[in-house]
Amino acid sequence: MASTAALLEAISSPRRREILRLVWSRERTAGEIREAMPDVTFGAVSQQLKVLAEAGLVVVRSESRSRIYKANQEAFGELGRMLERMWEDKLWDLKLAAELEQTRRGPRPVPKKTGKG
Amino acid sequence: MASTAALLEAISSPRRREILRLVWSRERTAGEIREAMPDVTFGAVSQQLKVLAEAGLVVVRSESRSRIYKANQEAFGELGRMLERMWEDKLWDLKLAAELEQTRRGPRPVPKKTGKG
DNA sequence: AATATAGTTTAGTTACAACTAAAGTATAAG
DNA sequence: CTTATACTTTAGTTGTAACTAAACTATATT
Repeated sequence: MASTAALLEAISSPRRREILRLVWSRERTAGEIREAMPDVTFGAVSQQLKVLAEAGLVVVRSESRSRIYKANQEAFGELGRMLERMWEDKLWDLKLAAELEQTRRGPRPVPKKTGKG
Repeated sequence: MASTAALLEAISSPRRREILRLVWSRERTAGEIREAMPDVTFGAVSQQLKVLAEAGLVVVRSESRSRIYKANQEAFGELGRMLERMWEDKLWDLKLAAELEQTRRGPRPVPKKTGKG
């Protein structure tokens, strides 16, 4: 198990918690994870995945061109159950969205043009 | 109990965890808390106490010129027990010191002159 | 009223996390 | 070998948390 402090640091970020939820009970490719958060670039997602991987909170494997991520539930100890309960909350999505908005850093992504040209 | 997310945010800071440990099982004045962390100014401590108080994680009362703080243990739910276990760790002090060094912001305090002038 | 003590608040500084854009890497397929 | 897909990494930007120094508030003491 990771040190409690390292764990607390890693899960203090709403963005990383969002990723953790996605890969908590099943594997997902980096691309699938990115699709679930269209407000950030692929690079941003990849960087947070790296943080989580280096903290030992997710495991990765390669398959063909894909990188497949999965939470390392055992690393979370009891905090895992806390997070699960948090995610069961019906208002979770709303709360997360508010947090992401509040803790956002760096420039906003340039909106992609959708046709019209 | 505070929202899990607010809780996670509050305890993600090593400095705030240090404060919480001090006021976890007994009351302490702001001055006593400050004495326990001579590497920062009184203002810095006061500001973090305010953050914790606004998150509902500590309670304050005034007595004479002192402001007396105490952790609101009930607000922590199961996380409280996690923190307690972390603090029981014999290496806790060392680990915390390393974290404080790593997450430090702002200018360093100007060392007080000790005589010699 | 003046001074001391105990703390809070405000204004300004700094380091860094979280981002973007673009370049780079790896695998697959024509 | 070239092009496409699926990422990761690097270089640069921005917002803000954590600080300092100093001004301020409140209570107690002389």
